Amino acid sequence: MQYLKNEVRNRIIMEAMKEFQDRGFLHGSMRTIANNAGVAIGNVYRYFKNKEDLFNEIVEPVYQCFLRMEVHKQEICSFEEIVNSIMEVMKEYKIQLLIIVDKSKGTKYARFKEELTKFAEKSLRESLWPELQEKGIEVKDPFIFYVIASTFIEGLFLIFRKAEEEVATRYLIHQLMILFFDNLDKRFE
Amino acid sequence: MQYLKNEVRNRIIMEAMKEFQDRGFLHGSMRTIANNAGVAIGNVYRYFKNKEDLFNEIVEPVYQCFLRMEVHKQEICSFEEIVNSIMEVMKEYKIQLLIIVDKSKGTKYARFKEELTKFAEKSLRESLWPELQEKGIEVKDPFIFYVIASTFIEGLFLIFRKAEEEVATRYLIHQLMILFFDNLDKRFE
Amino acid sequence: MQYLKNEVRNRIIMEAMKEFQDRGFLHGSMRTIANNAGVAIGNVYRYFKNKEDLFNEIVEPVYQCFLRMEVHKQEICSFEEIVNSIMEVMKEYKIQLLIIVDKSKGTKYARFKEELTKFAEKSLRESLWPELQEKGIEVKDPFIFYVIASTFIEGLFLIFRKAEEEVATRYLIHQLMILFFDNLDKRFE
Amino acid sequence: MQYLKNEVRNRIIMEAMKEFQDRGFLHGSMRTIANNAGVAIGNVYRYFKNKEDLFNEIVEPVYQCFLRMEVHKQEICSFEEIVNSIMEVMKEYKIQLLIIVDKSKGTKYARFKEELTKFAEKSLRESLWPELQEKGIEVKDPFIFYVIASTFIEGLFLIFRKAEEEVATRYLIHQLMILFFDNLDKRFE
DNA sequence: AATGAATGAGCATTCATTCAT
DNA sequence: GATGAATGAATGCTCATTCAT
Repeated sequence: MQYLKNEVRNRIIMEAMKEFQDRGFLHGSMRTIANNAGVAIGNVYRYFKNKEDLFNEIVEPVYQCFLRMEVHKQEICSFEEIVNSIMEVMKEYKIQLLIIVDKSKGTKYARFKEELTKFAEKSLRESLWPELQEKGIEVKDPFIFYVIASTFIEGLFLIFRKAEEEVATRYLIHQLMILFFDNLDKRFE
Repeated sequence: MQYLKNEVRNRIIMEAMKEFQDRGFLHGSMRTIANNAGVAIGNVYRYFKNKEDLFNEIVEPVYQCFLRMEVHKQEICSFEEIVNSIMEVMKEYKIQLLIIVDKSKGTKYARFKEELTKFAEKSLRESLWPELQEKGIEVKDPFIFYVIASTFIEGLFLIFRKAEEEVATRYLIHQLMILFFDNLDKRFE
Repeated sequence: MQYLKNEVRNRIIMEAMKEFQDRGFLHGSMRTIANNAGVAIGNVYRYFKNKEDLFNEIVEPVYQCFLRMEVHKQEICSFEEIVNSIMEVMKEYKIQLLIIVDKSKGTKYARFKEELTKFAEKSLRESLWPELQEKGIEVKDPFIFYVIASTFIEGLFLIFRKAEEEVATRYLIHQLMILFFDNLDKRFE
Repeated sequence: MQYLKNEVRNRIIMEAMKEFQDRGFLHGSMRTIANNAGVAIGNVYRYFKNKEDLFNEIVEPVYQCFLRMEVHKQEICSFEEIVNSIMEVMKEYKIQLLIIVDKSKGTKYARFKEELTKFAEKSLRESLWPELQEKGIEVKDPFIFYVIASTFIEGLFLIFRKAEEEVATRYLIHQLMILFFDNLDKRFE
C-alpha cells in the first residue's frame, strides 16, 4: 500500500457501483468503470481479481448480513424483525442492496431477491396460517402468501430506491406495513 | 408472395418471443431466433430492420393498448378499470406483456412498468384522496400511492407469470384486490 | 456451404499452419492468422470454434494415425515398423506432424513427442535386451535406451524438417537407421 | 553500496534462472521473478533494462564460451574437444546451458542449438570426410553429418537434463559416444 | 536505491449487422 | 426473396514496462 491506493480503490468501487447500477453485472463494462474512475484498465485488475470479484466486493457485505439473519432464524423469525434487519442493512449499504437485488444476474447472487422473498414468505405464512385456521378461514391457493411477501418486499425496495431522507423513509415503511399487515387476517375472510 | 412472407414473418416473431422471454432483449440472440425459425439470419433483416425493430414489433401492440388507455383516461380512470384493461391485454398478449414488463431492458420500453405504475398511481390517488380528505385523514407522503400502485401491479404480474389455469388466476387476482383495496381508506386512519 | 467456403477454410488452415509453425500454439495469434488469410477475425470463428479447435483440426489426423499404431502394437511392434508408420504419416501430413511434435505446448498434444519416444523406446528395448543378455552384456543404466530412441526420433524429424525431395529423404533415413542400429548390440560390448 | 547491489542482482538472476527454466523466456514472468527475489518489480528494471536483457545476462556467459570455441576452431576442431568443451561449460553453467538450449525461444539465442550443431557438424565432417574418401566411400547427402551432430548433441543434453549424479552422467555420455562414434566410418560402408 | 501503482497494447472470443451471391 | 459468409467493434483479462514518490 503506497500513495493513493485507497483513494483509487474507492474511485473504482464508486464507478463500478454506478456502472452496475446502470447496466447490471452482465453488461457493465470494466473499461467504462476504469475510464470513469480515471484509471487504466490494467490497474483495475490490481485491485480486483476480475469483474466478478469487483462485483462481489461491492455486494458481499450485504449478503453476509442476510446469511447472519438466516442463521438467527429462531430468534428473529417474526416478519417485523426481518423488515428491521433489511432496514438496518439499508442504512449502511443502500446502493449495494439495490445492486444485489436488481442487478446481480449472471453472478452467484442472482437469486438473492427470490431467496429473501421465500424467507419472508415462510415467516409470514407461519404467523398467519394458525390465525386463519383458528377462524376457520380456508386459503384456496397458498401462492397468495408468496405474492404478499414478494410485493411487500418490492414495496420496501421501491421506497429505498426513492428514499433520500430517513424520516420520510421511516414514515413510508411504517405506512406500508400498516397497509399490508394491519388486520391482514380479516381481509382473508 | 405475400402469404409466404407472412408465414415467415410469423415464424420469426414467434421464435423471437421465445428467445426474448428466455434471455431478454439484450441477451437474446438474432442468430438463435433465425435458426429456430428455420430462416437465414440475413433474411430476418428483410423483415425487421434490426433487433430493436423486431422487439418493437412484438411489443408495440401491448404498448399501444396502454397508450389508448392513457388517452381515454377520463372514461376509464377508475383503478378497477385499469386492472380490467391489463387483464384484457393479458388475455390476448400474455407473453408480449410479460416481455415488455420484464425483458425490455436496453430498449425504449425499458420504463414501461414504471409508466404503467405512474398511470395506475394517478388513478388510485384520484379515487382515494377525496375519500381520505372527507374523513380528515392526512397523508404525509403521497409517494405511498405510488408504492401501492407499484406493488399491486407487481403482484398482478407475479400471478400472471405463475398462472397456468384461468380459474386459479382469477381467484388469486380477486384475493389480491381484496388484500390491497378492501377498506384501504381505513388503513390510512 | 455457399460460395468460397472451402477456399476460405483452406486459407485459414494454411495460414494457421504457418503461424503455429512459426510461433507455436500458445503464441500463435488468431488475429495474425485471420489477417494473413485475408479474413475478418470474426469469420475465423465461423469455421473453427476456437483456437484449440483450429489447432486440433490441423493436428488430429496425425494423432489418430498414432493412436491406430498403438492399438496395433502386437503386429507392428518392431522398431522398423514404427519408423515406417511415421514415414507413412509424414508423406501425407508433413507440416502437421512437425507442428504436433514441436509446437503443441499448451494443448492436449503437448506430450506427443514424449509418448512417441516412450513407445519407440519400449520397442527398442524389447528387441535389444534379449540379444544383449544372450551375449552376457550388462547395461548399467537403461536410460540409454531412452536416449537412443529419443535421439533417433529427433534425427528422423530433423530429416523431415529439412527434406524437400523424397529420394533424398529416403536415403537419409536409411543411412540414419544404419548409423543407429547396425550392429548396435556390438557397440554395447 | 556496491555490495548490496550485487546481492540483489544475484537474487534476481537466481530467481530468473528458476523462472526461465520452468516456463521459458516467453512465458517467464518478470513479476514472478521480482516477487520470488523479494524485490519490487520496478527495481528489477534498475538492474536489467528489460526481460531480454535479464535473460541475456544469464545466458551470455555460456554463449561467450561458444563464441570463444568458434574463434579457436583451428586448435580445438576435433569433435571430442567440442564435447569436452560442452561438458566443461556444463560443469560451471548447467542451468544456463539448458536454458539457452531449451528455453530461449523469442530471444536472439533462439538458434543457439542450431549454431552449436552446425559447428559440431563442421568438425565432425572435417574429421570424417577424409577417412571416408580414403576408403572410397561416397556420402550421397552430406546433410547426414548434420543429423549425426544434431542427434548426438540432443543426446548429450538429454543426459544433462536427466543427470543428477556425475558418475552416472559420465557413464551415459561415454556410452553415447561409443554408440555414436565407434567405428562410425564403417557404418558408412 | 527502491517501491509498486499505473499504463496500454495485446490476447481470444462474441454477435448484431451487411452484402455479394 | 433468400442465403449465410463476412465484418469489426466490443468484451474481459494479462503483463512487460514506466514513473511518481
